[in-house]
Amino acid sequence: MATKAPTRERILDAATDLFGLRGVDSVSLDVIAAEVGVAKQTLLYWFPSKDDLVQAVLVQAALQLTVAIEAAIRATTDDPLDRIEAVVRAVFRPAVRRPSLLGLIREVSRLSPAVSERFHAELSPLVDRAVVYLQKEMDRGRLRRGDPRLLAALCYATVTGIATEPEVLRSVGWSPTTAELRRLRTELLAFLRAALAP
Amino acid sequence: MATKAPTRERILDAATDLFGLRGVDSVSLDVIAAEVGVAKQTLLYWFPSKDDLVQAVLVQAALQLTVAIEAAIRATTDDPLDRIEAVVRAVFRPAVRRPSLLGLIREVSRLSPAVSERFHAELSPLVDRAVVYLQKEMDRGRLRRGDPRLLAALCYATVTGIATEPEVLRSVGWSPTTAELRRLRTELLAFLRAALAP
DNA sequence: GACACTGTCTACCATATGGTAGACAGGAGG
DNA sequence: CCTCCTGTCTACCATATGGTAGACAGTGTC
Repeated sequence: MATKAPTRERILDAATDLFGLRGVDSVSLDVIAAEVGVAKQTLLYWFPSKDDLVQAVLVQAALQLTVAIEAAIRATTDDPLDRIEAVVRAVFRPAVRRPSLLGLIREVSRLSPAVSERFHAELSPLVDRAVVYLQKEMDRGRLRRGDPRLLAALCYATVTGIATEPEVLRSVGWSPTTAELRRLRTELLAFLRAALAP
Repeated sequence: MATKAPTRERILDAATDLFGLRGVDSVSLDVIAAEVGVAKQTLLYWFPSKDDLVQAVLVQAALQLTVAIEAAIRATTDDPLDRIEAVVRAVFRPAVRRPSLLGLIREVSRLSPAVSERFHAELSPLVDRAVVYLQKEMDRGRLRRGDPRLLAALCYATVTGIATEPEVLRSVGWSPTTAELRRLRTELLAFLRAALAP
């Protein structure tokens, strides 16, 4: 018998997609339960409240991103532009396959301080390392000079913005075909390279 | 119709801020009414349904942005990088004063097709002009070559992303003081210039 | 003075939502 | 066989929400 994923994980998966796509407040527990094919009380058995579920979803998403990024970093050469490209590629694929992942992060700013605090704690080591890295490469003259914190934020804003706003792309006549996706990735990488090159 | 009544505009203003900041679904008519200091029924008198209110808010926001951008364009020199800088400055100020404005646009992707269609219709002339302009300047060698549609989308993503995600900036230790704001704007402009220069 | 119109309000209502209480099936262990 | 534990379910409940019905005051018009 095809062993179904454990209930808890199926709930987390469905919740990730729904929260990321439609927003936390727009998705009811009933909808998630229906999606998973389970009663609402089963959700509340695994996650005592909606807030708990949201928090778990965020932590898992942060973890997935962290893992993907770390792997990409380890797999590339020393050159900072190549390395940044590798990270973007690593994030771009899951982000496009599952727009919910990055969309979820955008939700953080609207959640309770407790939840967003937890999320920050999860991601801050990654961010700190990135900032230190950018600073070092600027000092070595391999990146355009600037405030490394803000440069990191700008890169993030560009990638997340483009990956989570299908409406904007639709506005400029873009459609999510495979060819167009490749095109978009190419343009995104060229954009970032130009923005960061010394 | 009845555009004189301050009530209607006060409702639109409050709704813009609340929708943009917390998201359309997270803001109830009761909350908006309380913010305006009026009964919920008064809202429903001016806007027959929540959807109507949302639509009116979006149209107004699109109009405000359009006006600000057109003015900025008319006021600058011929050089494309200067012109883009002028547009960004024009958008940056209101966006930072009222994060709701751009935040609202991010909401569009989650709304009913009817509403988002209307919004696109409102903005598409502006977008089309921008794309044509970018193409022309690329042909003249004054901008880095690339797909003008995607380049426009990327610029938009960068600006909107950075203006609407205080959480991300907080992650890198940024705080919304006046000095930091100026710093951010400076970095944003340098980033875009580098990304777009030929 | 009677009438109609405008803008606001109070009083409700149907539904959806997050959450509680507790029953029930199926193992594990004694 | 009995008991405990785990995971799932059915049955509810209190509250919040979008929306309806209609009263009421103010103002201009005949």
